[in-house]
Amino acid sequence: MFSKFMSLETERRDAIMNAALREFASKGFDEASTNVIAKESGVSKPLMFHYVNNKKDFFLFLYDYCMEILEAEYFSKVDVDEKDLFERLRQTSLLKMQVMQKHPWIFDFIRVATLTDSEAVNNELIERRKRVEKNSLERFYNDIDTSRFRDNLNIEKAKELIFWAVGGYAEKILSRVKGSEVDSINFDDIQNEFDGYLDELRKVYYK
Amino acid sequence: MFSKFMSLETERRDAIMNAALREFASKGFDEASTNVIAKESGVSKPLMFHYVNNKKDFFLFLYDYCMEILEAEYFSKVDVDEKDLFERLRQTSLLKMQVMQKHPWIFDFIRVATLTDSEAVNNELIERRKRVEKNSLERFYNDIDTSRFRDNLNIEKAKELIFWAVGGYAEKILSRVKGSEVDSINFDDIQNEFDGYLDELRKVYYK
DNA sequence: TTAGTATTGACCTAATAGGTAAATGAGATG
DNA sequence: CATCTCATTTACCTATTAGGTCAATACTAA
Repeated sequence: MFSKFMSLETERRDAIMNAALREFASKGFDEASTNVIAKESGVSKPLMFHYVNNKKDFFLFLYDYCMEILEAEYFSKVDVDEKDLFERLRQTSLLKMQVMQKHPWIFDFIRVATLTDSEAVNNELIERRKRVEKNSLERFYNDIDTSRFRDNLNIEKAKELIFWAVGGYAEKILSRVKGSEVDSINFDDIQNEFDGYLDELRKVYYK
Repeated sequence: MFSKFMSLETERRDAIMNAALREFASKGFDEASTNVIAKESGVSKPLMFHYVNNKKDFFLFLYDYCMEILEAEYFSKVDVDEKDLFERLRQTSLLKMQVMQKHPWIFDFIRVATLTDSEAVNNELIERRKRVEKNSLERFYNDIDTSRFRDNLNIEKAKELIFWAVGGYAEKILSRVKGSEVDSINFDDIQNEFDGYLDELRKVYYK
């Protein structure tokens, strides 16, 4: 169905897809405008529709595309043999940053698509959502070695608090990064800074 | 300017204001629809405009109204003599919950208004924003007694991590609460649960 | 009955939505 | 050079929504 689109030259295809991911990710399906997508990708609207059929199909295509990338570049790369929580967090965060460097809107898009209640796409998303659940982040943090945690801690609560803390840092980074050019971001610095926070967490949660 | 509106019977005025706060809070100034506001408050659009003059003035009026409430029911009630971080967090969170029970959309509205970049209202918001900064949350957490923190911690990082963790819990509660009726929420349970998390934090961050 | 206010149905213009018909442009092939 | 094909755009379609108002109606108090 999207063969025409896929055989388009990479540069233009990426321009269209990125513009679309961004628009959908920031406004959701209903509020996203195909006019904006076309304009942002530097392509006329009729040409865009020549390739993508219609708004809904395009959205679903993007969903599948993102899931494929996430599977290939994120989920499948998590080292499930690493049992230390903080090492695992370090690893998944690093991985996530790498993916976001190449595909800045993937995570936002998937989140929006997962949470949307737009009637237009909800039915088509139901079955697909199950795949996400199966790959859900939670799943990656079940078989964690908690023996090094301080005694007398409520492990479940501790894990939640750690996730929230790490999530808070991630959001801080995102808001710092957003707006600035991708190239101007020093990911090594961020990783170092993040390691600093992980060290603090280790200090307090581990014996 | 809004004297007509303010002398309206309370019930109807509140209906209009709440509908507006909700619409603005969830969509921002530009995307919010006066049609929706009127419909949600059960009042015809011409009548609404009879009271509120126009969209922009209404928005700014709501901003001032929210800031007054926040000042009266939140900022001014923080006990700045409480120097223990976790007690302070407990207190501000409790306070916040109380305000949100009466005015569910205030915090969201102020946040959206503060972060908006809508040209239509940005100029008028510039001076007002300074007042927020003066009352900024950060300001409430500067004079905190950190002597009980574990040795060898980076205090600033620790404080950040604690805020993020608490913020994460707050978000979890919000998403649980949203959608359900205000009356059906047991705020005592939430407070107890929150205390549980605070205890865990105390255990790990305090000697 | 009337004066005055509360309230609304119907309407205005401008913008935007998703989407397309048909014309144009440009390369490749004969 | 002529033609065929595919990429691309101009101009347009209909439907909806935006913010906002006019003029008529309903209601209340005197």
